[in-house]
Amino acid sequence: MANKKVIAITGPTASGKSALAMRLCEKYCLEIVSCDSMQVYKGMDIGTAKPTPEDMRRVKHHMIDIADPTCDFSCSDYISLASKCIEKIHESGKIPVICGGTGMYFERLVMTMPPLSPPKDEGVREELEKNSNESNYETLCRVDPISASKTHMNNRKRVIRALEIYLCSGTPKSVWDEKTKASSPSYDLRHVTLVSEDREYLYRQIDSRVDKMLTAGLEREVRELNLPLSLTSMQAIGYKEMREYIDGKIKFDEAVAKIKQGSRNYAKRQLTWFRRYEGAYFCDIDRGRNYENIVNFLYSLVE
RNA sequence: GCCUCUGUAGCUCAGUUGGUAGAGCAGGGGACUGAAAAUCCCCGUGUCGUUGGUUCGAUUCCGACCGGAGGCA
Repeated sequence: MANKKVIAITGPTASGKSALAMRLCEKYCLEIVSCDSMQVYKGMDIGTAKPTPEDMRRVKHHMIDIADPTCDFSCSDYISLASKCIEKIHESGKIPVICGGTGMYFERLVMTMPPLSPPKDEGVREELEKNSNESNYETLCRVDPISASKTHMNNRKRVIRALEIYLCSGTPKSVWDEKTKASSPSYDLRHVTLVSEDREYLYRQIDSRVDKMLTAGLEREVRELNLPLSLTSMQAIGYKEMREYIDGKIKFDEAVAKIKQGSRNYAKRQLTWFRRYEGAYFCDIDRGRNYENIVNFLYSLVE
C-alpha cells in the first residue's frame, strides 16, 4: 500500500507558517492540522497567535481549541488525537497540511508513534522531586545507563521522566525508545521548513508581533483567564509574563521586554530543532521577499 | 569652584595585596520519545576611559586630562 501524502510547514514563530498554510489550503481545498502545544487550549487566542474565526471558517483547522487550559495536555494526547485527524482527512480524499512550530509534537506525529511508554504518575514524580539531581541521576545510571548517557544530570525533568518510566513499568526508557523507533513512518511526507538567514529580521518580526498582541488585548485575555502560573498552559510565553505583571511582581515594561526576549530565544530553539531534518525543504523567508516563491513551491507539492 | 565616588565583554557588574582578567544577561551552537512556548548542555581577547610617571613589569600605585554620579558652596 502506497504511503499517503502529508504536507508539513514548520519553522520558528513569526516566520509566516500559518499564512502560507492558508494560501495552500484555500487553493486546493485542504485542511490544516495545527502542530502547536499552546493553540490546543481554549481561550488562549491572542498570545498564541491562533488563527482567527474568519480563518477557521475559510479553512478547516484541526487540533485547535480542543483542551481546557486548566487541564494538562501532553504530547501523547496530541499524537493520539492528531493522528486520527490525519486519518480522517485522508479518508475524505484530501491531503492534510500539518502546520506549526512545536518540534517534539511534529516529530512524534509524523513518525506515527503510538504512545507506548507508561503515562506520568504524579505520586512517583512527587517522590523523585524530593531527591537531589545527583541522587536521581545516580539511580538512573544504575537502572538505565543508556538513557543516563543521553541525559544531562541537571536536566531534572528528563531524569525524573526516565526514572518514572522504569519505576512504573519495570522496563527502562531506552527499551521503550527502541520499540517506538521500530515503528516506521508511514506517510509520504513533504516537509517545508521556514528559516531566516537574516536572524535580525526574524527578531524584528517577533518584536513587532508581540506589540500587536499587546494592542489586541493580551493583558485582558490573561486577566480573564485568571489562571495560576503552575498550569502547563500558563507556562506559555506571553501568559506567564503577563501573569507576573498582573500579580504585581514585575512592571508592565519589564513584562513586555521579557515576552519579546522569551519569544526570540524560543525561535532560536525552534530553528535548532527543525534544522536537523535532512529530508526537509528549507525555505529562507528572505525578509518576506521570497513569499510568492514559497507559495508556488507549496502548490507544486500538491500535484 | 572645591570635595567624594566612578569609568573593566553588546548590557549590568566582580576582580587583580602590581605578573595583561570573570560572572549573570544578551548573542551563537547543540540536545530533545507523555511538562516541550517546557527543560537542559557547550562557547568569554576585552586598546581593563585617555595620557604621562614610578616599576624589571601597571588594568591594579601616583599625577594630569576627558566622561558619568553625588555632596559642599
